[in-house]
Amino acid sequence: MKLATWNVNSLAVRLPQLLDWLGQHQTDVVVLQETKLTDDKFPHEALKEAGYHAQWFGQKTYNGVALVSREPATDVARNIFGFEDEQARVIAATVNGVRVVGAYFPNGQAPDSDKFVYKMGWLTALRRWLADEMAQHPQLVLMGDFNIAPEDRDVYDPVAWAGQIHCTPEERAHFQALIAMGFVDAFRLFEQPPKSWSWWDYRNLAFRKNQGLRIDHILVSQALKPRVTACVIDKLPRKNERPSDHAPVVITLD
DNA sequence: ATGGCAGTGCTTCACTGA
Repeated sequence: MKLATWNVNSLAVRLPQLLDWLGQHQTDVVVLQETKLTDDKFPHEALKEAGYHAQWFGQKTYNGVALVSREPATDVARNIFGFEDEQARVIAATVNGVRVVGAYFPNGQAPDSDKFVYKMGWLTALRRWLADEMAQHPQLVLMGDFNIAPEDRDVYDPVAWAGQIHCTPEERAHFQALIAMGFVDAFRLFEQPPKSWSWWDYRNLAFRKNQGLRIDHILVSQALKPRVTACVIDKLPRKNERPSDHAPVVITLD
């Protein structure tokens, strides 16, 4: 079983690339972030023609998430239970017996901003909710755009980024708190090329110079960990014409 | 220190992203 997460930065623009990518791989589940579509505009027909079911949760202009799967998804949940949120950031469902949580974590903008305060509150609420989800569904995978670079080795220039958004001690503490509750960073279960990133700035020829961050992650529960056989970042879509600034991260389960 | 690139939606520039 293959699952993936991809921040597409507008599904309206990236739909052809998504369909191409789904056609090239045997991906069973893909969670999308930054669809930037209201629910009435979600391209479920095109995905259906490609052989995929979809669940979606969007809004105008910003955010928006979706869960695309070969097999039907059940017990669909939107956003964090018990956390009032105007922003569409989370979609969860059960597929083939695996509880899948797809999330677009808040960016945070700057450590001294209101958006950072929102990010901290969102992260606390997420963890509280995930503890319940994990108790109910031991086979749980949390994947998405975390907007957190967990360690200095996940940053192309850790000195320049020290204390900056995605790299603050507060954000990294939240990531470690997820690890402390039993989640495992699937990417680090395997030997990986140094300077592995999932996002590269559109500016400054960052992709060509491989200047990026690893901020898109796949975390698996303890019960799921023995089933993980691979986890990779697929850089190829970042080489497309008009690419997303993020690359997909893919996990393979037995 | 700044902006650089991209997407959206109307304010055809401002906002957000990371």
